[in-house]
Amino acid sequence: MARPSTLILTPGKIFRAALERFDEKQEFSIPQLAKRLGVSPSSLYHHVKGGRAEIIEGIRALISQDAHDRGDFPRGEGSWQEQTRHWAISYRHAMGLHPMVIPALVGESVDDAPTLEIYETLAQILESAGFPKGLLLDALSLVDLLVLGSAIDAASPEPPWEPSEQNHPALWRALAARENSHRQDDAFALGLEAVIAELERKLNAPTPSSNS
Amino acid sequence: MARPSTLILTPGKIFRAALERFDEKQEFSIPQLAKRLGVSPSSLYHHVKGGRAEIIEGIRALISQDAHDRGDFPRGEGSWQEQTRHWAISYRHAMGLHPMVIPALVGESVDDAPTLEIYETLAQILESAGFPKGLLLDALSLVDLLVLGSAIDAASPEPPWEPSEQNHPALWRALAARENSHRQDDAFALGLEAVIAELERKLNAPTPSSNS
DNA sequence: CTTGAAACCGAAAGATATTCGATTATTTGC
DNA sequence: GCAAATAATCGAATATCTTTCGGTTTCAAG
Repeated sequence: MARPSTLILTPGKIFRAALERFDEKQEFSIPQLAKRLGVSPSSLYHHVKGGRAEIIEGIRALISQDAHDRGDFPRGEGSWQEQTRHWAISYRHAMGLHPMVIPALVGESVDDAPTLEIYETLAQILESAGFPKGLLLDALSLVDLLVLGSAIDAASPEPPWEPSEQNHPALWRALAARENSHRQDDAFALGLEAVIAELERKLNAPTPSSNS
Repeated sequence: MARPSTLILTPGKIFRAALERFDEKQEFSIPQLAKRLGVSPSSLYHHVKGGRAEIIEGIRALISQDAHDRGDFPRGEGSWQEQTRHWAISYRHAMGLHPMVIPALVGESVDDAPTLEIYETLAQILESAGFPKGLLLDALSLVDLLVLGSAIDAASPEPPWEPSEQNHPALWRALAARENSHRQDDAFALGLEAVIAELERKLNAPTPSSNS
């Protein structure tokens, strides 16, 4: 086959299929993606010149775009605390829809527009709240870190630790007391309240001097 | 060559070399590990039957073991707040010594003894502090999540976002105000205080009822 | 109608993880 | 001290994967 009459591929279709494959098979390779699209592996490189890396990047953008389309991240009307809480919950939810993708995203810097838009929203929330220059990026990083950490927690097997009763009794008891429950969600919720309360404290502190 | 007179490989040497290769080249493959060890790739499978996955697991154990050998995680004498703080700082430090390994560890459950020992220590600290059954695992998960999130943050390129000044002005300002500084460390420190303060609050709350 | 660009394919190069049988060195048991 | 089992290495082979390149056909523009 050569150039077909009705074209098959677009970058969007490739990213979407890659995301679906990740969700279903929890892994991702070019040949298997090509098979799903009914296409030869080499064809993908005509639409996605950056190869595998660009596809991963595209998946991240797609997840962020889907969150926007779903109506998440509306620059709301409440207090900065409520907005920040809503932001964190929305972002974590968006990641949680595709848990197996998260390990592939780790360690790559963000420069796709939809995801940057999400962080821009948080930056605006915190800026409007009056966070001083020296604190703003720390606060943003902290909220981000919380979401990423809990998203990775959610992408891990449950439970993430496999202690033996004899060698690690305290850890074993902690797990036994809480089986089949919402450990991941509750830890995130706890962390979110912790972070917001601490930011509140810093914002209202008499000396919000930047550290370092 | 067949069986040599002086043996070359042990699991320990393999794990150590794998960790060193990760630190230096920021990536890891069996053939390149074999080359570093002066050995054929297939030889590794006689000592590490689980292949690549077991090597990764071994690296995690090695990082935890090194932390122990360094004298971190001494079940200290201070308040649970001080001990928890110390624990988190030690664990993050241990991970921070090998940032490029972290993405490879993500999403795998922990069942090597040295790492479980580290979590056992935290479980004991929180148990001694009097955290009720329903809260203990949440608290432990939260501290873990904070460390993991900030370790991944530290393993990411700096800065982790690449906004443009026109399209993402607030994010851009936040980054510009804080260039060449200790963003990662400060965000972690902030988060650690946030978490400890929140745990303190929960522990002293009149109704520490377990949720769900 | 000619020319050129675009979209697909197949083949091939170079890497990867893993398995297996063959070879040789040590160790164990008698 | 010798035979048999075990152990550690290798090379070859399989089945992947990512990526590049040249060839072929379709469409569009002049």
